[in-house]
Amino acid sequence: MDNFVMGEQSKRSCSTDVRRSPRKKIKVEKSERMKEEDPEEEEDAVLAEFAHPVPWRKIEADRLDCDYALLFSKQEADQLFKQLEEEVVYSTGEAAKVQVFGKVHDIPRKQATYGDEGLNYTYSGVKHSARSWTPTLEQIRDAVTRTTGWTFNFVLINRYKDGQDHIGEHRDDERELDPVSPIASVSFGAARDFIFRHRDARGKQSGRQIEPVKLELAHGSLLLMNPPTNTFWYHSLPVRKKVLSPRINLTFRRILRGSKK
DNA sequence: ATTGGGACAAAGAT
DNA sequence: AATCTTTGTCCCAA
Repeated sequence: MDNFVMGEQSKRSCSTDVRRSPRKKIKVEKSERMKEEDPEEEEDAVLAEFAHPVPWRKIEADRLDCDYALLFSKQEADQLFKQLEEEVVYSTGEAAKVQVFGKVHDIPRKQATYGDEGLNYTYSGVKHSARSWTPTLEQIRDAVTRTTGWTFNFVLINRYKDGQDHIGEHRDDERELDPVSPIASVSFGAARDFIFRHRDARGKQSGRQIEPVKLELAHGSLLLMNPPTNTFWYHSLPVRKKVLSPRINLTFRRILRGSKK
């Protein structure tokens, strides 16, 4: 368990300060933001749902700012997981492979992209066109918006069939991501370890020593990664051989329209 | 810069 | 206690 952020906190990860976060703050940021940028959203309806508070856990380190909560009950999460397993259409062919140093690999997971009409998202050199939202995805997206106040126009779905499936260290630093918006990561199925590492703490004894921040992402959980976390911290989902069942992760994002480069 | 995998070391399990 | 398994770190491949 070590310095994992869950249940009782270990004192060894002194860089990981965990405590309750006041949700008022999020609410305020939200209402201001929506007035200027999302005029068509019914903000009243959104704010009304704030009457349903969720106990947040604040996860902080140097330039890392996340909020973690259980968004769905076991029963809700079970149902949503099942629906996702039935509905989500994953990429195949080119989009399911990655080329590194001239070699082509199958990515060790399955991926899908959904979002508003006409949205594209390019990462790892591959352009993905968003499929239209499904009712289940809209339901989850709206639940995230109700509890966070943030709206999203895109979701990247990763399915890890078991503990062998994983994703290497990376940042979500694509240029078309709205820099002021958090990324909301919702998890269903098998709980998996999730590890942040500061960009200056990678490689051999480079720079200062900064402890990694490790958490476990539970069934039905939501992890909000707030700016500037993604600028300074890489994250990964490492192999866990003991995990025998699948996990589906949805990362809701805000993609900038049109204006690029 | 970027990703996955191999060699090896360290830690964990039985 | 010893050995096997799993996890962590470093390094390499166009």
